[in-house]
Amino acid sequence: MSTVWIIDDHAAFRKTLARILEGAALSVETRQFASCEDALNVSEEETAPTLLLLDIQLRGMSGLEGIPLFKMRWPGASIVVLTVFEDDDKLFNAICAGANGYLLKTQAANEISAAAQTALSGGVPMTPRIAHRVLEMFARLAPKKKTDYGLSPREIEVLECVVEGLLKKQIAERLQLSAHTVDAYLRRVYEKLHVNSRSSAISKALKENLI
Amino acid sequence: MSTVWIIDDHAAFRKTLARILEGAALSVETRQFASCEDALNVSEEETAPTLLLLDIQLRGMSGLEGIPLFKMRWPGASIVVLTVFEDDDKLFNAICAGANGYLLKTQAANEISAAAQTALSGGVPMTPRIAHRVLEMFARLAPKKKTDYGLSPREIEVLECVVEGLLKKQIAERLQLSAHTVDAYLRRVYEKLHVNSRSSAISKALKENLI
DNA sequence: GTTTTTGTCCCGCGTTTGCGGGACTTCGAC
DNA sequence: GTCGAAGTCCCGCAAACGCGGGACAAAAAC
Repeated sequence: MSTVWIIDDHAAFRKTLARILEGAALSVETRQFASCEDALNVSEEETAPTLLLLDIQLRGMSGLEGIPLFKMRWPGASIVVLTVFEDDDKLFNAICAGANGYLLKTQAANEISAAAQTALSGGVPMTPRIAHRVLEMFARLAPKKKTDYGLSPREIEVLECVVEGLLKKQIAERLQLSAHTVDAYLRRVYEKLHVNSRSSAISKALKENLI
Repeated sequence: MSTVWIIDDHAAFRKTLARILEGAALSVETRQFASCEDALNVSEEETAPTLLLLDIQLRGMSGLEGIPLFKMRWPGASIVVLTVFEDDDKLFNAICAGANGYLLKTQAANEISAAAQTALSGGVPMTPRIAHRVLEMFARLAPKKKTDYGLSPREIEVLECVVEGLLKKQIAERLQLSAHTVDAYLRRVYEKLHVNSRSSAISKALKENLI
């Protein structure tokens, strides 16, 4: 027996969805809420939800803000986000917050119902477009293709120290060198990175994660 | 008409999969290769693949290494990775390299065939488990819960300039301020970030992406 | 209606930096 | 067997920096 909670401020939408869900599956019980606050206010004795269908455009607490709270209160529940807007930022935040699926409200109610079934059986409902977006974001997020500036090992060591915010003296101490030597390395690092200040070097090093 | 290339060093597996694919769909043509090198060696005149089913455990160039090359040569092709191992690292790298799907060879051949259809119709075939993994990784990778150091908007502007590697004078010029003012802001930024040098401030700003 | 925060500006001191030089070894490459 | 790159060390100077002070107005918070 699964308990599906529908959290959406549009009453008609909730009702339609609930009817279809209960009609489609044998053992699904639905509950409807107009806001995150309402859903979070149920008493401790109530049966925990198996799946939350959560709109993100809500009065009061947004669905996005609600996700962590739901996760905390019912760790076992799947959370599928419903939205009319297909924008990258919301998608991104929803996933980071721990959503298990992301659907568009523009889909037909029976498609949404089918997606809910998917979620209940352990799947991750997403439209193909959205799945593509996620993969793209992922690929964009993690491309650690570091440009090679031909830094020598020692130069990299010095650069690491610089990134930590150490002074020349401190670097010299840590690497057991004279401050003059550190200075010499630093100059060559700057030359190789095509910068002329510590600040720019640090930015470059961190942005292109050379360290 | 879709052209599906199967790149796998296990001949029997290729054959089975090809038979099932051609049997299942009306307009699918398959080609088989035992290695990335073979597939990349086809002449320019040949019809481009629509979908690549790519094993990652291969002799010579691994599937993972091959992905960017295939992407470059046939940008329109979807690439679905096939593997026996379900390890996070491979999955991660495959997606970062631009794979459009990730399947396990332990699945039945007709399941793989169905997944191929999904890919051909623009979907992103993944087993539920793997989809879950991806979402988890995503959530873990991007926790941009930025600590709030209570920087004022102006202080952030100055910090941004610093991160770009500008000198006090240059910052003053860009923000239409006096160098003294910039100095004052910087000091407060240092104080709020609990650092005492430009370098440390930049590191902190970039690592905790406050900018 | 006073206090706090934010934004703006100024002085001066001592330290650190960036960079112009130069010099000596070691080690692998041509 | 010389040549160059990498690693080590040194001098000195001008510029930039961090920081100690302090000042004043406007806006937001109390």
